[in-house]
Amino acid sequence: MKRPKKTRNLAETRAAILEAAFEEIYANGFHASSIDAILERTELTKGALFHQFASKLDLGYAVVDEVIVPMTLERWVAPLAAFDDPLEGILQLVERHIGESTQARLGLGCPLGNLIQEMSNVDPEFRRRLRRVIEIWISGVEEQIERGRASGHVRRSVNARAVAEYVVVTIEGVFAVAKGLRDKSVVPTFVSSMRTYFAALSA
Amino acid sequence: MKRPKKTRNLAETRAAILEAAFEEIYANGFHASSIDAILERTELTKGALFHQFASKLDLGYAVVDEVIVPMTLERWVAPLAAFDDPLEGILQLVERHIGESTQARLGLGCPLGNLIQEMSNVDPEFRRRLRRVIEIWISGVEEQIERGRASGHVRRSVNARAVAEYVVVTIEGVFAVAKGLRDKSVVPTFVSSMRTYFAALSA
DNA sequence: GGGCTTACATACTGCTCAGTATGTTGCTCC
DNA sequence: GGAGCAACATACTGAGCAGTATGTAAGCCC
Repeated sequence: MKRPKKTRNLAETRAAILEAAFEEIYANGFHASSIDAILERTELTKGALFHQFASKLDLGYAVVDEVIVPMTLERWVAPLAAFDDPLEGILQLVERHIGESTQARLGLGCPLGNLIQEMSNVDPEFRRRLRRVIEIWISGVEEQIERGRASGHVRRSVNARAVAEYVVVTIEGVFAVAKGLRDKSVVPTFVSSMRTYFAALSA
Repeated sequence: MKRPKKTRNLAETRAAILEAAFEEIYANGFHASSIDAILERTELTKGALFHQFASKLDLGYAVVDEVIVPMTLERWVAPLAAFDDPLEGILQLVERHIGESTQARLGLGCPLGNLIQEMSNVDPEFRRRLRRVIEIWISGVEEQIERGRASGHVRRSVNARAVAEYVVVTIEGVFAVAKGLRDKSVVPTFVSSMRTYFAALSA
């Protein structure tokens, strides 16, 4: 019999549940993640979870908004600001976040991509929020490429939005295929092909 | 009370179940596809299904081997033989199978990609078979690009295997993103970017 | 044409899991 | 310091679903 928490803290509890839910969902998908399994990753029980989240779906929405959005920005957008040439930055991020990832983690795929595949057609609200994440990601990359155009690293003739879309598309693709093949060997050749494409965009 | 079939035919029954299972799984994913829902698409019952397939997983394996493999070859590999320039063929297939697809169908994503996302980490045997499909697809594209090299449409310096991997990766990516955005508008810009990349490979 | 096997149909079981009803304890505020 | 509410804990319920046990009819063989 689990003893009630000595110290109560709504925000901390919420964060703990979100963290556990993200890990569980990332590993197993939304449907296969039972509430009980999520709670086993914490020191909490159903009372705590349903006190904060109206339903399992509601928890899922919160994972998208409060975990996946900031994670996406932190991993794939914010670091680009440090590069003079954003295209070079994108290549390095792919190498860092995919190429240097462990086989095990790579086998889990992309947290965003996984949820899109699983939930996009199941629940319209889920789709809305996932769509929003992609938009945020694409827009973030677009801004950086626009900056590269301004600074002269990227050709004036390129359409920043189109390139940003292509970048996100291909990153999701390499996540998906690497997950299916369970083999990182596609990553270096992928980076090399991406470099070929970027060369055609560089000033 | 459903009457037993007047005429029995093991092969036809198997084909009917596989067809129904594919459609259901394509639309809802493997886990969300209940046996009952699959059977509702047919005139059959559980007796017929479990007579042919030992388990739901076994049915899933058969869908991969007997539906998805031939479909992938028929849609993405075989038509390339009709093009003098395989790279041009690939672009046209993307336009045909994705660009000209209905919003509804596009929202369903790629049958192969969907299963990879959902099942790759759940069941090793599923992963083995899905991995095999990707390999078949990549090899098929590789062969065609190799042909393009021989016929002088593709630069001698290109690595056919690497390009084939990149092509499959990006096609899976555009399926995934289009599914998430539920918007075909990414397809034309994607094709355009792909054309830019291919231009760097053409002799 | 009768018997036997196989291709099905049907009713049932047991489990998993989201959600709920209800209980209990820490915290705050006066 | 105790009343009241919020933050949890726990036991239970009902639905959905894979799989099974068993029944029944069609088709082949002799």
